[in-house]
Amino acid sequence: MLWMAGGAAATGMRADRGEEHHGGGRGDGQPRSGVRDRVTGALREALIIGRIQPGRPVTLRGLAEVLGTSPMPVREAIRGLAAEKALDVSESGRVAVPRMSEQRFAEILDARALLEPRAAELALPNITRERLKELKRIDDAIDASLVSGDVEAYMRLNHQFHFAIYRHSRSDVFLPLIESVWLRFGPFMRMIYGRVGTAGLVDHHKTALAAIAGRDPAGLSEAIRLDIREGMSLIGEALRAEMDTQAARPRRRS
Amino acid sequence: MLWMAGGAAATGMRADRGEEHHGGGRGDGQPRSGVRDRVTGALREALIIGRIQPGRPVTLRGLAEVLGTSPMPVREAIRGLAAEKALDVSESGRVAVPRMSEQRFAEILDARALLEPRAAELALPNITRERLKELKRIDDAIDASLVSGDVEAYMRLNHQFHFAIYRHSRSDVFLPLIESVWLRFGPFMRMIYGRVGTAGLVDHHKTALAAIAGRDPAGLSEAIRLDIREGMSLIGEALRAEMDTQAARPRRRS
DNA sequence: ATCGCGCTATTGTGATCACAAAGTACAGAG
DNA sequence: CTCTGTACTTTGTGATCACAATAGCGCGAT
Repeated sequence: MLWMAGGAAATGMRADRGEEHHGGGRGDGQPRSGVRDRVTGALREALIIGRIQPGRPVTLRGLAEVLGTSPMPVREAIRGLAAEKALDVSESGRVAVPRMSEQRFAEILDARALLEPRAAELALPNITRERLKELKRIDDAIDASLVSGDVEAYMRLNHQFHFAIYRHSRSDVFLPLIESVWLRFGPFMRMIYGRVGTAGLVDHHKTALAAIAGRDPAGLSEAIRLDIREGMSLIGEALRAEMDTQAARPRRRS
Repeated sequence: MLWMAGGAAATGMRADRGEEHHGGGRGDGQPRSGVRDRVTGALREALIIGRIQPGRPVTLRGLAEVLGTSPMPVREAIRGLAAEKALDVSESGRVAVPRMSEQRFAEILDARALLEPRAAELALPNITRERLKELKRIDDAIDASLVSGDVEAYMRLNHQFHFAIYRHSRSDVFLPLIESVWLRFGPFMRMIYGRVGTAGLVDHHKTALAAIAGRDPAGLSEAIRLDIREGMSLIGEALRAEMDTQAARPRRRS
């Protein structure tokens, strides 16, 4: 199938299910439950890292085979992601990774700029010195990924950095909303970075870290906001050209 | 089953499926596809109107029977709503309408106050004089529901009013986010209003309408923000008392 | 009367099947 | 070579089944 660039090994996906006949009979030593969650998790990560390209179809049986299950858990996982608009269901029912439009991208960044600074503010009181150290570790790893040009690592680490902050808001309202938005722009961002490279990329993580250390809510909020806007301005120029390319080329199969 | 107060007739739900044997064979004159969407729609409305009480379990087979289908479409519908956090899945897998906590409620209103004013601003340029008239109609109906004390009608009309505005933002980013939040506080709001009544309720719809007529983005934005905060302050006092009640009483069955 | 234990009914889960609709490829005609 | 119509393949959908886990209930002992 090969619908993801990194292959199955990178995500821990494996298709070693050995001909179950029917019913819930197991066979291997895998835990009984959690198949759907495993599928959902794999898809969410693939989307956030941007491992799947926009427009790429996601089929029930295809994914099921890659992950070594029946189409059933995949159906529920896909339905869940589709409800979050992380997957696009065409009128005929076919499922695919959503394509990006200029308007949609602008609105996504708009929503991010509204939600994420607030989440960071809520999180600030809960970020211990210990946690701050981990944030610094992640940010160092980001710098490393930027010099080495490893786009996939950058995507993963950047996500880790932001959510390592937001997570401490302990908000089951803001976190799902923000995650939903990240799921939607992951594949697009990855495509852009893959084209223009991450060389000229400037983030405001250092400013954010300083604000956290100084217990400065407004400063942290502003750093996050700038970080979001920055990502946009870098992409700005490549966006319109990308749109054209995306529209022109019908699609290429695996 | 009777898991919703209004009964099946109010939502157009009916259980008249006549013993299909197996496979996709139809039989009646119903449209082939869309069963899942019908289930999802029914559930979404029930949640937004608040017809289902927080904590009330939502079972696969139960809902399936009420809606006259197999458990399968219900599974997907529930999985979708669960992904939006509109339904709560316990660790054992049981599904129920989420209960509210004080913190969660505050965060929901916080998120609303961030997202909805922006959506209204985006919508403003697209609201024609024709559309404004319809908004006035809805607002009049709201006033009527307030004097008659019809809580369910108020819930439905208030939702209609807000989304009649936001819809014109034509944003497939903001609309889903806002809808997700409404799904979460619908059942709770309904419960509160059912207890304290809608008599002392003050909204800022008139101000919003005036701002729309005057093409005043900042005014509209502020009116929406006030409308949201207002709903909170009214509930504020009843909230803590409600929390206790909710925690004390284990649950009552149908 | 209250607490504890075991049984039973309920409920979600994963698998499989049959079917229809849509997409794709292929072959033949112009 | 291009266009078109047909046959085949792919894909989602709804239904049903077997099973395990769990929640709820009643029965019995103290």
